Amino acid sequence: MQLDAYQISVCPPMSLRHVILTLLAEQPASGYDITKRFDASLGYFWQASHQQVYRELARLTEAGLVSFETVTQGERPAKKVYRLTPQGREALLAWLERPASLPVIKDELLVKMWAVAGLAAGDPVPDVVRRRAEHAARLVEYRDLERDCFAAGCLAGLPEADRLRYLTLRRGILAEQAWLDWCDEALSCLPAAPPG
Amino acid sequence: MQLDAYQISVCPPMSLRHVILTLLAEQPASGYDITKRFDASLGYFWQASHQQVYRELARLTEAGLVSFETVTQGERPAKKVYRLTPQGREALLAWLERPASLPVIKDELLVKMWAVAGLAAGDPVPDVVRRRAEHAARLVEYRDLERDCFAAGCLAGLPEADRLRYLTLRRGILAEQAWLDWCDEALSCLPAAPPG
DNA sequence: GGGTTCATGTAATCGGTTACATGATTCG
DNA sequence: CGAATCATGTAACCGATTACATGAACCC
Repeated sequence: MQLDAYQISVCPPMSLRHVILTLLAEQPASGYDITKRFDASLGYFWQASHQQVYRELARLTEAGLVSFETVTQGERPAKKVYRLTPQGREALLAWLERPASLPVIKDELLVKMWAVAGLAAGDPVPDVVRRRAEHAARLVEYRDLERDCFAAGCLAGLPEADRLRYLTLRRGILAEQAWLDWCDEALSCLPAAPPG
Repeated sequence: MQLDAYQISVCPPMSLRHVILTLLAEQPASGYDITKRFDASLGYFWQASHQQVYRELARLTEAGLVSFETVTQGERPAKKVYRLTPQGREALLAWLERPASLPVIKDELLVKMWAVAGLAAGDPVPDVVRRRAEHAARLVEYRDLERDCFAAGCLAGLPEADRLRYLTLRRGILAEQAWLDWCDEALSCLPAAPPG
């Protein structure tokens, strides 16, 4: 399984492994727990399937960055609870030292608008309407979280850790708001339906 | 080469092939030209390496969605100029009918802020400063394009195709502005450097 | 002479998705 | 009785990145 290459690449570019280490730094968890957290909080800026999670946990274990103990829980199926090893913590700290790369943007909707321009056929409006609804729904969700978890506007009083997590939520809010603004701009200058 | 599966999947999820068809709908081009356009205009919302482009062009040719003629140009190396076939145009139109999927977000910077929160070590500020500079540079670039290519504020007078392309640029501007706003918010509430 | 541009690709590897597989428990 | 939740994985495939490879022309 080419452990050497894996260990070396605990540094370089890609980062599902670092995301998992990050989740384990917060608290020990099973593969199932981690997958669920990808569907919830962290899922707003990183996604991974359970298959990816289990595979990565196996590699991290082999590399000595995490360890697990099997916990039997009476009725429920047994689970493996993973936690950071000291080397895992070191690897995570080393990753923090390196500059974060810019997120890759791949947006089908914008490509489609280009395609409609090139073909002089097709109607982008339904897609924009759909996207507007999706972003509006997310914005509501984030604003609810903001209201329920953080007393708005009193950042200064929070511990560092909470301030950092709050900022990730703020990013979600600003991003969704920017999408809504764009959708409205687009809808206001696209006719209801061109010939096609 | 499992052409059947490929042909069927001209419909389903992923879309490098549709992006390339989109570029060819605008005008015929070589693999090299297409790669360059990924580095320029279209690159703001879709990226692909030259290796990906050449491989996809080979598959699209085999599937009959594009065709090429080899053009020798005296001094320079010969090139293959690709163009849409009627089936290619059909495939692109069919793709336009299907709803666009939401872009996947994977942002290392936000993961890092979560990691700093969990470890109580490390400093996110340098990364935020770096990101702010990158987004500011892009915003300048986009605003220059806006000034040079579109008379600001007179969307109504443009042909449909230009209005659509202008909207993709507007999206870039709104997105970069939102990032700048967030970076400023983050910097204003993070201390210069926590202990770590 | 050395770097950039034009122009094309192959090979190896890694990241991510889809489909398949199992098995118990709890809720409606 | 059927669906959802808890909990773990394997296998096949597709998408994307990195490294390697070639070769001519043009510019400094």
